[in-house]
Amino acid sequence: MLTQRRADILNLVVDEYIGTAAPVSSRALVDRHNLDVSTATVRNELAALEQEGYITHPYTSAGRVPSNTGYRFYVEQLMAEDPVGADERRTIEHQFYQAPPGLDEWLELAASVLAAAVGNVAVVSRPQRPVPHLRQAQLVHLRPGAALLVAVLDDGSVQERIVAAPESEDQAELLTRAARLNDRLSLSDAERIRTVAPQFEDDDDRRLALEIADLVAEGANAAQLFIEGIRKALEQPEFSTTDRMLDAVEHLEAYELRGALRPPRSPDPGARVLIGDENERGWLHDWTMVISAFGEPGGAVGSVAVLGPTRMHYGHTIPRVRYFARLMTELLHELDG
Amino acid sequence: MLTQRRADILNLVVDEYIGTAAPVSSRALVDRHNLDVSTATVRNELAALEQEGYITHPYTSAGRVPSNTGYRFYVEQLMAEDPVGADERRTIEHQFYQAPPGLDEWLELAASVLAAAVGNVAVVSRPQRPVPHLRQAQLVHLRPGAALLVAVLDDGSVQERIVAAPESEDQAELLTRAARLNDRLSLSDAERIRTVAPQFEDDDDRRLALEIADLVAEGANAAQLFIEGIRKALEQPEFSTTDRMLDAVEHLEAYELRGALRPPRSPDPGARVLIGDENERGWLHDWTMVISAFGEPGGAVGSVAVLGPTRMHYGHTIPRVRYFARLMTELLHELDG
DNA sequence: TGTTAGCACTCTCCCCATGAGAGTGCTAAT
DNA sequence: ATTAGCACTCTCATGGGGAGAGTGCTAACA
Repeated sequence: MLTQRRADILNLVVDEYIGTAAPVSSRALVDRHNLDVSTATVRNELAALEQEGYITHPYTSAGRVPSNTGYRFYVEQLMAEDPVGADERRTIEHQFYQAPPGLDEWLELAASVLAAAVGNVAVVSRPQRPVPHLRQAQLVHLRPGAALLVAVLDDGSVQERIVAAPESEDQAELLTRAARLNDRLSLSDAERIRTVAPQFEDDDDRRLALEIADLVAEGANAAQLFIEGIRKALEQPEFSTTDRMLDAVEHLEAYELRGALRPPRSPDPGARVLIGDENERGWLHDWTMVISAFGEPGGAVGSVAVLGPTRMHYGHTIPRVRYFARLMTELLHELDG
Repeated sequence: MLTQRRADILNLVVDEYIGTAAPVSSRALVDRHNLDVSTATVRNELAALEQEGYITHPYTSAGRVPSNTGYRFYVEQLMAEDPVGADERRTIEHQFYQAPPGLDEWLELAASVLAAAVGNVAVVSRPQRPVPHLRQAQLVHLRPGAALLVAVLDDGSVQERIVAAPESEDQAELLTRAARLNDRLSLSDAERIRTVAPQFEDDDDRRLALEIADLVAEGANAAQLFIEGIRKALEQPEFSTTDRMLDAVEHLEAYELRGALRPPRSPDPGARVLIGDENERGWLHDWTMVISAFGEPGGAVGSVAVLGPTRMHYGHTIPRVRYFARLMTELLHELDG
């Protein structure tokens, strides 16, 4: 366990490093926070903290830099949170009530406002149910023999696909067919649809039911992501060389992020913080991810996350991620009436 | 007008510069293309070409670099095209028949294969009609008083929105209502819908018709874009400093590119080449855009484009953009039966 | 025993001089 | 018109200092 003074000093080191991105010296600590001990004493404490693994040295005579262990301790024990003030809240919420209402619009706005608030990459995922069910299917006549199959799922997402349809049927007949399918399949998940489909008498109904099952299953995989703030994040000194920047650009794409976000089962009152290699993905080892979930427990659930270098304004970021998750839950509620 | 020899030399300068990204010296030209004149003669010709504005000098004693005028002349008169060979064609087309069929899948695949083929950013837009018409609308019951309105347009795109619905109506009643709306509105464009809506007797029908008109109008604006190859493009020496890279990253987003692509009226057998400031957008002044359109004349039309530094393998890129546009036209045809 | 002053030592980083090399432009000869 | 020759220019890589920042250690001190 750390002595009080050591903890205090660690706190200052992390704060200072987060602010300046430069290794922190004993002098800087004493001067800028008018400690009533000498730099030599601070140096002794720093050596001890290094011994215990909370900070490191880039080289012999540079200042100290927090290690991942240091950040972890900081986040759990030391950090002073910078809560979202009433004014800030008002400004943000105002933007949502100004914006055209609609889930996608709000999700995108959330990503963009959050990114601006924390100066890092913000990612918001469209809420999904772990196992989506069909709400309604529709067949739109395209030409003889082909139709557009549109499936609306119970998390509000819409999936579509062009399918073969009986040559002879016109739109009216397709409507009847769709009605018949809806009667039997509505509110089922993909698995159930696949089970009941073989029992249908009509060949085409059977085939279409399986297509519908595919669409429902697809709905479970590809959560739409809204990603904002890449530019701002890349301006940070961590990405000052082109190869680091290239690496970042390569990974900050929906395809990669979807894997890193992995949908939580239920909304989360807090925010998880994954520092450096606490994250499984290799490319995130220099990153920190702050992530929280929103939505109805047992209903559709989405994620709000911030990605940035491990040197991140934790005290600022964490409350904001939490706040946005809560805000999105409320907005979702509002959409659901 | 350029003498033959000058044109030849300009051709070599551009080829060389495209290949090496380094200013081209008289020596390099003579040695690597065994010209039967001396470097001094070449230097005289280079001076003349510079005089006429086709090439420049970064500084007194560096080699020559093509100007935008030089590139333009090269593209129009000099460039040797590197046609898409039968093998390459086969390999590419194979990938499309391997992939799960579907417009979006194919568009994405096209962007990604094209990007790989030219080593630059490829952008493919989802085809749209200049003025989309409603094919069919659907109302999906969400809860008393609210429904999801889904509109399928005649370019195959699907737009959705949550709307207010009469409190008392269940799904069956909404179906009747949707059928009634479809009877009257199907195959109309947004403007026509807005004209006929006020004549409806039923209040809710009137309101919903206007919502449908909105959806149809939205369909005309936001063409979905598939963007690939950013990472590869950024590896080029043009982006070797972080600020250039940042600028590029900032602009290579769907929002910005949509503006730059501006949908063409009809498909285009060739490919337009916009070099540097031939493009209106300021941020594209160091870029070249090769763009072609695909789809049915009078039908839905999309774009295939490649974006890269003005120093681009024109002879390689242009035929490939043309080829992909043609290929997408064919695939679209296939989807349409 | 904890704290502090003092100092040697280490490592980085910036600056600058330097020289090689690449390439041009010009002149005079062919 | 072409070419050889050469002076001149500009870049770029290299390496040597030197300043500066900061530590670690030792010895003195409260």
